[in-house]
Amino acid sequence: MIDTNLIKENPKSVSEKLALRNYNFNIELFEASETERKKYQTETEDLQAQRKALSKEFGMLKKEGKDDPALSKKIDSMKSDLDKCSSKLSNIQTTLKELLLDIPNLPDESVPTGKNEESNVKIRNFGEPTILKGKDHLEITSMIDTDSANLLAGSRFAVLSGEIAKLQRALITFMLDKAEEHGYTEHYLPMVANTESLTSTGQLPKFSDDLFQLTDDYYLIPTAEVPLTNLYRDQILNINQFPLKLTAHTSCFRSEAGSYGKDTKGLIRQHQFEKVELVQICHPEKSYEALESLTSHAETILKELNLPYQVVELCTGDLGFAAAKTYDLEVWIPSQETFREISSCSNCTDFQARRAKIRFKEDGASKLAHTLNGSALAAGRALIAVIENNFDQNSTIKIPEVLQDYTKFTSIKI
RNA sequence: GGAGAGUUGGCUGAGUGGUCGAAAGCGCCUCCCUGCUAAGGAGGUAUAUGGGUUUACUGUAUCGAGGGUUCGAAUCCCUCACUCUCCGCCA
Repeated sequence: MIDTNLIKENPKSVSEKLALRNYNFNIELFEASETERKKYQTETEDLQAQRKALSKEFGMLKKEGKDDPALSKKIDSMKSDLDKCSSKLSNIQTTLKELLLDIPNLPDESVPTGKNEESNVKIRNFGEPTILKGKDHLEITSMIDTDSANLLAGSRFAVLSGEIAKLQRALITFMLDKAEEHGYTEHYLPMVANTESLTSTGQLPKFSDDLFQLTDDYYLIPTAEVPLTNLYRDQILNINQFPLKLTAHTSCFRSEAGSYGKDTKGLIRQHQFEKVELVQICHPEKSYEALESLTSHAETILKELNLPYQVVELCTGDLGFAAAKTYDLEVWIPSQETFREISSCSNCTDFQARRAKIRFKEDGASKLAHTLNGSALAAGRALIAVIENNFDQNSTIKIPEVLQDYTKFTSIKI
């Protein structure tokens, strides 16, 4: 949620910023609702104050064994006024809340403007793609089996076996160890989240179609960002704890509604995939610094795996709902001869913190913290990248050195 | 799955219809005293949101959540969630 004071103080600038990310903000509707809200809230509170006073009076008289019919009458009419007023108030509050929950975060000043991903800006790159027109991971190994997964569950799932399954496990463990080196505390988390958690991080109510829902209040998590950030929901944190640095490996579940026909082959786009996530919760003045460091933490992993990648800054039109600024890491996929997203590192500023009520105390006042998150990395895509970039186009996948301690083998013979 | 007990401020915990945003203790902050330390004394210390000369001050809401009874609910009733104990089952 964005700060309503910003809207009140400078609605024009807010709506312009939102327009940059293709969000059409209805100022008139907001302002009308807000005026209504204020009117009914003041009125309701006045009536509540009246009720308090009259009830007290009534009680005093009763104690003395007296009755005052005029007073009773007054109370009756006050009550019906109050009922009307407060139900109007709660209606308008609901409308306002819906309005506010629908608005994405404001892009940071530094974010390049643009309508869509074509305006994203390449910041830097690492390594040189050595393999062009390489075989794709399904052609390389039968230890990635989508047919069996289709039998078990359906499309967009995979069964990994043997050395490939081990390689993925090695990748995950390696990533977690790297995160720990960078000061992140490892967590094991529920992979189910409730409505409140998902609302706090911004997946709900707007993007319910992207989630797998189990029952009314249970959803499979689309990313560990949800449980990690929600660990501190409704809390006032000690400023000395900052920055909080958290990591976890979880399975992630996405319905991929609306991506029919996109990336249907292979592991690129799955309903279920493994990911190591980094989350930071920090002081508002430190969050952009933190974004740079978090991004570099994710990059370290690609570097050590010796995978060619590029860092891209998303333009305003391509930003995720909760993000004020985002860097995507894109890894070279030889079979597609293109860079594909393997990590997305975002500063969500106070957007999630406001929804989740993650606060800290400074100078006696309670303030909202800033939250950041980034993948380090998506293991399924990392697996593809390792396989395809290290395949000799004949019979052998070489295991990157840093993984060999984890895999206990140095190559995979096909 | 069965039976029972709970859920109150940063923590412990009192409060069974009004004077309760809530005793007391702990913790924390400020000050005083004591030449260090320990001990002692005085005061302060929830959150959200509104009004205001944006300072002082002040309205309202919040005692797990939602509904109900009542002039009035932390307190009574109903529903739900969660926690704990015992039994059963189980990786």
